Amino acid sequence: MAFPAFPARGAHVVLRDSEGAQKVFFLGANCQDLRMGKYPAIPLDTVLATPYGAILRREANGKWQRHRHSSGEADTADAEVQENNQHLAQDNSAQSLTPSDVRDLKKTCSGDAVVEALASNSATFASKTKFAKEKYLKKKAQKHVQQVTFLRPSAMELCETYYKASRSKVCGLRYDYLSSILCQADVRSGGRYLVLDCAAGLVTGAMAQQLAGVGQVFRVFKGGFPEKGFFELDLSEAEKAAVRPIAVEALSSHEPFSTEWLRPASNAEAEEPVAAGRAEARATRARQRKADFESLEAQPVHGLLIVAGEDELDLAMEVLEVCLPRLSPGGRAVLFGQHMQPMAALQGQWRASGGFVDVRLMQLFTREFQVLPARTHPFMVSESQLCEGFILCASKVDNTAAGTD
Amino acid sequence: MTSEECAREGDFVILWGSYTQIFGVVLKHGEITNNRFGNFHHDEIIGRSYGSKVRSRKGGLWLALLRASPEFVTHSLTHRTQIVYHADISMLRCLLDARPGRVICEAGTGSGSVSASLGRALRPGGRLHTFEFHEERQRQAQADFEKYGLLDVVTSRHRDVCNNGFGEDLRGAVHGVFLDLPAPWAAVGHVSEVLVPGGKVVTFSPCVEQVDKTATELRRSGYFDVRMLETLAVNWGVRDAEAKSKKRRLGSKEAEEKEEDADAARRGEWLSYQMPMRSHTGYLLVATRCPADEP
RNA sequence: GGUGUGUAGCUCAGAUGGUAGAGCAGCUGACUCUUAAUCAGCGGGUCCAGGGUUCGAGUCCCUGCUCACCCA
Repeated sequence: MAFPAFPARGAHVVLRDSEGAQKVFFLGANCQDLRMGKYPAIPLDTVLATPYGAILRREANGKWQRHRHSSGEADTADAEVQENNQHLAQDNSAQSLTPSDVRDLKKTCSGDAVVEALASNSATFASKTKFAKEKYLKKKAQKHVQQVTFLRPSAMELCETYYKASRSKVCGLRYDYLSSILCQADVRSGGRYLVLDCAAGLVTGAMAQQLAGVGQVFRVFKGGFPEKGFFELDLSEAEKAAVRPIAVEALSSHEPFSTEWLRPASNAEAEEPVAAGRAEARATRARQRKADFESLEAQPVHGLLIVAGEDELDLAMEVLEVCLPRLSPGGRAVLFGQHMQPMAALQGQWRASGGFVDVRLMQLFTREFQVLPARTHPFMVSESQLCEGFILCASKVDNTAAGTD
Repeated sequence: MTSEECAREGDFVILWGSYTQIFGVVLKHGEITNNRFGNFHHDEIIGRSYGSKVRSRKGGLWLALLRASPEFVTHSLTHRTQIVYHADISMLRCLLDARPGRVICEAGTGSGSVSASLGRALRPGGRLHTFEFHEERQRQAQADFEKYGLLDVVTSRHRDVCNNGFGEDLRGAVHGVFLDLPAPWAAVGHVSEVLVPGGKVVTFSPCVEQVDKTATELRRSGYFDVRMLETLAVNWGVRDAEAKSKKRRLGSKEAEEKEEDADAARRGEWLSYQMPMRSHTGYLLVATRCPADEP
């Protein structure tokens, strides 16, 4: 399967800077060069010649050049530390370079050289412990070395990128939750699903990847829907084609074909050729919508996924109401939300109704660790969200007399 | 696995009774599944649609007839080893970017909890090569994969990957590797033989020391973005606030009326409580293979 | 032949995610209706026995005993 080594024209690439910030870039026809934060622009031809996984570093000559990943050899030496920092002065007097010295150095030297200069002009560096030296160099490098790492636009990288940049745009959906939702809903190739995706289109896109063009994802929407994640995953045409939008109004109406979204295009206005072309496009679109809607209504779906943020609670409830009847018995219902109470109420109602089994309300407690010899521990983040959000999932069962024989 | 609406003879299906009572059975005319919910004749299950409640012949208890999703497989399988559960499985599927078309290696197979999930995620077009160094366990796992109907995507082999690698035929042809081994660091060299540049390796270990050692080995062997993660599932139960409390003390009619008023005020309310949880499973370590033009 | 069950001195523990929770009995106290009743409180737990295994995390397995159920 496609596992390109290099980013290509028309594709996306995720860049991560030395401080860990991430940004997604589209290498479209109009794309000239990439601007990452306050770094100087990276020329497009350099980008296209850099494989995924590689590092580009801005060198003293002002050019962006490949830089090898450090082998970590320094970390592998005997981890015993005898010395300590008992006698280090803690009065801000250790560094002899002034801020303007550092600024000047940065103009003419590589980031590495700046870090080296800072270390050698530090009165305390030489007497620091081995671990403290490593940490010092790492921190200075984060600040002064200008480098970007090339990452593939996978569902995980995109989710982390969006989550770091603006959590609310993906309604607080972390990658572990995203993955868990897909697993809980048993999203698989060949399945048919209904989804409300308020998380930048990432859930829909990730579902399309799992379907690989076989099966259907009906994307329920009201008004419009975000497609960022859907596009930035670089899906194939076949993968994209499995996703069909469905207006919620068509699902909630007793006369769906009279709703705005499904109303057949009127062919009254075909005066000029331009308008005629537009009318034709409109008619095609109307036919497609009708076909999609009929395809959905032909048989119930295997899974219903609702990912909604705090502002979309009403929409989530509306979608749930119109979509649950379209979920096949034996199918999975999975909801993600940021508040516990509405989810707990649903959980209680579902359990009491007899129409569901395996009703579970779940959170994921996930944390990342620093992993270094003799220094492995959870990252200390003062404002972390170790288990933000709730997943409610269940299997629908037939509670009628026919279903219970 | 089955995608039709009705269970047919030969299907591997789930009979769901509760969170801890999940039975995976291959339906066969004339057979009976016995458990604490009663005696379930397959003749009466075959032909029923998924999502039905099937009743035992006597006693009136029911089980829900469900499709064998990987999550249910995990909860229904026979433990020959300790197994990996949903939170870690979904996480590692994400870390490995497991999806149709991808080729992934797993060692060891263990009880097949991860294999069943990965296998399903790679279909169609992909393949899971899973290796187990314990001969009897490999044989049983193979039989399970046949039972689950996964043989079109899962190749199971008896092999010690730490000593003998993943095999010549997989050289440079694998997009991701999952290691669930006591000494994952010992397999890193062989992983490098099969993993494409940019491919990911994920290990699962219960101890920090194992992770430390493996991380060091990975960094030394041309891997970057070495990350260590821990994920735990926190489950919540719910109770009707209106339901009568067992601990109530009814001293007088007055007190009773008071309690009833309190009940009325809580009508329609739900109280959440935390369910017992696994406090530790293991640490996941993930790393990415450096580009081809780096050592 | 197959399946399930087994924890307090005794007996149990939820019709679908409530097995460190109880009831009885016992003990202490209050009270009055005193061969005792009622009320309040207290003490009491490590899971049938043995074996084997999982990664350095069991929702693990086997054998025996017990009782219950299903099949013939």
